[in-house]
Amino acid sequence: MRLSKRGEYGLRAMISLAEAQKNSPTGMTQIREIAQKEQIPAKFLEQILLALKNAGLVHSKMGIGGGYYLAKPADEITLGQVFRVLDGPVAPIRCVSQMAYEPCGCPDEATCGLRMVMGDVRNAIVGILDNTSLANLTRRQSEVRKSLGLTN
Amino acid sequence: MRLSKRGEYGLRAMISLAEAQKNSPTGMTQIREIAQKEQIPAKFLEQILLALKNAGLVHSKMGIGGGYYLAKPADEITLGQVFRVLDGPVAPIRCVSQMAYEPCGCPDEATCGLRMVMGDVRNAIVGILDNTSLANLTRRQSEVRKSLGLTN
DNA sequence: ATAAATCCTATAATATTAATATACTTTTCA
DNA sequence: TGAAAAGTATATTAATATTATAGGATTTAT
Repeated sequence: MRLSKRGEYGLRAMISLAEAQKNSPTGMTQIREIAQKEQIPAKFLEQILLALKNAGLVHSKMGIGGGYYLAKPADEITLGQVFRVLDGPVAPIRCVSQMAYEPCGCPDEATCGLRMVMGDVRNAIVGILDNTSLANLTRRQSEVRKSLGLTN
Repeated sequence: MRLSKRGEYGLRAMISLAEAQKNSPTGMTQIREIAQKEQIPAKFLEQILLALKNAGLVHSKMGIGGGYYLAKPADEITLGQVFRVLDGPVAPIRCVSQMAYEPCGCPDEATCGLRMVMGDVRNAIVGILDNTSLANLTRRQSEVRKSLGLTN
């Protein structure tokens, strides 16, 4: 049940872009900045952002003064969307995946206990990831910072 | 967020042993039987059951007439226990793991949004896996079979 | 004693992950 | 107009994890 580095880096980068969006109109940020701030290998992050761009979650601008920015307001991008682009289906086992269903080997899916529980697990995860937007998350971060008396 | 084959096979085998426990006092079953019934490579299953045995979840008897059986009643073994033996920590990221905590690279864990959500995900998964016993599962299977009018 | 079963370790084959490398294209601004 | 800044795109490598197979050692009932 693990989030890959690819997924982790991508989510951190998206959160970072969401924070940037609060401060400037588009929130355009360069790979290098994010890589440095989040301690991510720049070349690896490059691939990740490219994938997110091809999935339509971020836009980019080339050349001097360019960079990446969210394709939509932060409250319209969910963690589930980002996760799926980078780490694939959320379901712990294919036979309960909505996105990428495949039969498993069990004699009868309808009566398979393992499938029932894994379906519950899938629903629980999806319920969180698809109902948490980047905006929800940055707000939550701010609240905790505030409650801890931090200034930034 | 994936269940490995190892984990899948192990869980299926444990469910199978739980069913067997309903029919005979110990429910002793041979690797070969389970492998055949569940379509699992026998030699792979052997390793898996050995791991479960070393973790104290099943007992075994060597020699003719031997086999495996649950170390405890099916309602005292949770899916979470089995999962952790075979697939390791449940947490999607180490920094929210109770079993195997490790710091991630973020500047401040207390205010890290990613960590907060992944903590929620972890709790949701743990809530299911640690509160579902093998007995819960076999009962649920039976109920569905009954409601479908199946005899076995 | 022997056949049937688990025990135990090694290793092969494959797949995935993480990262790096290289070359190219587009844009901007001096 | 051309050099530098930035993203685009793909290939390659290195490390690790997964899945599975092989083969002998040990135990036990008959």
